[in-house]
Amino acid sequence: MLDKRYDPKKVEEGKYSFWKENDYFTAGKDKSKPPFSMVIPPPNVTGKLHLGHAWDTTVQDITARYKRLQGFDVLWLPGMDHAGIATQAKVEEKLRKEGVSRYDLGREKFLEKVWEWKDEYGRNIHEQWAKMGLSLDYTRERFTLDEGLSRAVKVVFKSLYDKGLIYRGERIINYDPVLKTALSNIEVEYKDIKGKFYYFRYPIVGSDEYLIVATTRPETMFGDVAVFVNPKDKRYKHLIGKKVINPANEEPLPIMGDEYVDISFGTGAMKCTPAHDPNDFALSNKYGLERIICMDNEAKMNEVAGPYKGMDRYECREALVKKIEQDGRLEKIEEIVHPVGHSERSHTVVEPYLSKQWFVKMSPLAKQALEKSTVNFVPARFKKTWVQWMKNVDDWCISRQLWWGHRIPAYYHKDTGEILVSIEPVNDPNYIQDEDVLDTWFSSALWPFATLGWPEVTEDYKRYFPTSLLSTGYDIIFFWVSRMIFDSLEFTKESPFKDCLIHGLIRDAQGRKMSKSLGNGIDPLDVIDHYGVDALRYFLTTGSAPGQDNRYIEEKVAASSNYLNKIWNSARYVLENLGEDFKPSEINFASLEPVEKDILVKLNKTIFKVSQYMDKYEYSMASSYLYNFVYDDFCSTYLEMSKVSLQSENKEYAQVVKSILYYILKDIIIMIYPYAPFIAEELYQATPNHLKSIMLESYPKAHKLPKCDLSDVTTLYKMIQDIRNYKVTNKLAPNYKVKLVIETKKELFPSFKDYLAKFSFAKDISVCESSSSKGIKFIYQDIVMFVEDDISDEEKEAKKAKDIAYLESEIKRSENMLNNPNFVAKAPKEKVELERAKLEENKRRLIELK
RNA sequence: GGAUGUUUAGCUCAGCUGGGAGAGCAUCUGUUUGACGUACAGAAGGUCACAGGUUCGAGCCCUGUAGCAUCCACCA
Repeated sequence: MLDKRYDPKKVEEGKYSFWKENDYFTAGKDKSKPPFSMVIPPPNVTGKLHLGHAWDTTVQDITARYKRLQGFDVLWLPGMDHAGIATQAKVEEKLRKEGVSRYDLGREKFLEKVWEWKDEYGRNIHEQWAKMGLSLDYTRERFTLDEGLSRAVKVVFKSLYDKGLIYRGERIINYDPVLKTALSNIEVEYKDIKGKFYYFRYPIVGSDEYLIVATTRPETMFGDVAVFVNPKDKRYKHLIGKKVINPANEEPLPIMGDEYVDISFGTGAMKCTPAHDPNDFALSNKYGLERIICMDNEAKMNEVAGPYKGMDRYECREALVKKIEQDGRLEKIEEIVHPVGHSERSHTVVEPYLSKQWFVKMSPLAKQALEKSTVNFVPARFKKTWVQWMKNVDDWCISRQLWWGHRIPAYYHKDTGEILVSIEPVNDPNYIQDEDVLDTWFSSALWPFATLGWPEVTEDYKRYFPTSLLSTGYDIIFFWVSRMIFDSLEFTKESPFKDCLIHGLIRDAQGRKMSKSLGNGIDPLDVIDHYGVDALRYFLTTGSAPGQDNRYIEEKVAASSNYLNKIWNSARYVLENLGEDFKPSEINFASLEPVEKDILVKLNKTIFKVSQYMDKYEYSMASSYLYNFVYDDFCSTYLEMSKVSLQSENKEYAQVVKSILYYILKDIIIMIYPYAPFIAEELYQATPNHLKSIMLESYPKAHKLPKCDLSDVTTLYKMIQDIRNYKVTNKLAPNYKVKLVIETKKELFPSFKDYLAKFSFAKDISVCESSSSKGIKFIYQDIVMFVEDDISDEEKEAKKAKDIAYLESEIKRSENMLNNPNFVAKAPKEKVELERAKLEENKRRLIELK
């Protein structure tokens, strides 16, 4: 027998290993089933999983578990990402605390340390997956640095290189001086920062005048090669061709004209620093200007900065401004707020920096992706986000000055510098391999096909690729989704997944992003500890609309837990009543009493709706239909009704009711199972006639049921509610014994009176065609009920007046609609008929009431 | 500057193809029924941001306005 209380800890214990040991997560065991495949977005091996992961993976697990019960051969492939920058940074930080740098260790030793880290954190992630109950096929687990993926990366690199889609070039890149590596454009976050706008006087050569030039980054002045003005600018037009003196180093700079300069911004005169600014770099290309780098790879000033050599960029800025001020060339300093690029990883200010890097040429790949992608985004609007980005994408900087990652398979000839790109290691001592590794996303972009064996055409690849669904948050559409799409189209000629389900981000109760600096992060394990994983899963995947963000609100997790407790207890009631040797019998729908028919019709409708939304991945909508059925139709209504029939004299019918309870309970358990697999398995195994695991069950199907008139059941429920309501508003005790007189010409179904008696606490119920009762009158379809009690006449009058007012307003509403010829002519016939029927009914009621 | 979302009960949010506004929590009454007090029975609470339009009919569709949020691009 089940415990009186639902105890998540007890319920969850041992279930995951039970499933795993029985191999229920392993795909491909029955190839007669249609395949359904997903790959997990591989989490970084850097650390713990947060609520965002919990959300994302629960969505996938719900899908996997639902599809299995629907008869699919489900593959959900797990794996992790080496996360180059993030992991290396963490390991370096750890070493720094021990007083060691990666250079002390050397490349090989350092990588050993990182692998140790990977093993440790990989174990953590496995534990968390198990806690979350994810039905992952561990026999197919992959890692972005494993042999197969490494080979795939090299094959892709070489192929793109051979096609001219990968090139090495000198460009302005975003440089992270803390992590000492280049970044791609999307790894830079722009934040509005308070800064200073320095206005300096540049003496004009051969004149006593100044040209005032403003900058936010004075330290880059050592890399200046010109000052630009707009040729249309009347103030400065005459100066083009002359020279000014750079106040930083007294070097003469030509004044040049270009329409790029915004006349209205700053002073209209702009310094040009090609090696430290992408726009200036473009100008230098146009005019063949020199590119002077004035910083080293830690953003310290180099020899170009003369006396400032060795200073940090900000130190230099301060010193230089002071010097220029002393020289009398500081015009003014303006406080401004301007966007400044920060490294997504180290959060330091990114330095635009000229250097030689590897790039993926994006336009041909983007064009192909836009033309050929068949990915169906859910919700559809995210396709626009993707298209927009894809249309404007820059070339992708893929080289990183790190050690942890896929080393670039390019080799340079010692003497000639000739580049050799090779999948196999080059043993010729004349060639030296590139020191850099590839951007992490370069390998994750291959995830859906490389994990299935590509470039080999394996059995798995044939069976499971393209994958059926990819689920992820909208924040990584650019980083990952778009790159999987263009790489997949380039290398497999197919889109990597049929559907791409995009969900929002999890936020704190105030709607803020969860972050370390705010300290508002919630550890999923803490939540699980309090409420159980099923409640967490239910909370995460319900109550929010597709693609919207979701706030973490503890009360909602508690509410989810209460709901599961409700299911638990309804199961307890049903199971207690079934008894020891219960065997479900076939249900003959036609022979059932109306109350039983009614609940089966409602169940059927619920199954239909729930499946319909499950199929669309709308787990929130699906759950709300189930919730309403469980609470209102099943627990609050039918369970209560069943108490009458189970205790009645009619033992034969009581058996039928038991079977019905059994079937409904089973369907509820199976429908809640994808959301809350632990409690579902526990309850399932407590039901009679069960299989070894709920994972072997099939999902309930909606049936075609014969049409039947259940209006008397509806009336019965309304009567009960009206009587209860009436007692409360008249301050009668809930168990106050009323006397009921029912007028009807219909024959009520046999147990009608029994049900009514039980729930109204009536001491007497009489049924007749007409009566002279003075009780309070309630009018239903074809039935009138009088409630007799000791209430004063005034109160009765008040109730009557209220009812009349309501009916009159309803009649007026209907009449307005029906008197509108347009409504009658244009609205659907059923709608008009319905309205007409309501009007007639209400008119009749009004007459009876008066 | 461009794009996307959002504005519904005190709070957090649902609301499917347009057909009498819903949930959870909070509030107020009252508890009795051999599943459940993590509960039950009830109640109260809404000009669906605003202004137009389409329609017989708009929370939902269209146009505009305002607030909030996010993303992209950016000015030295």
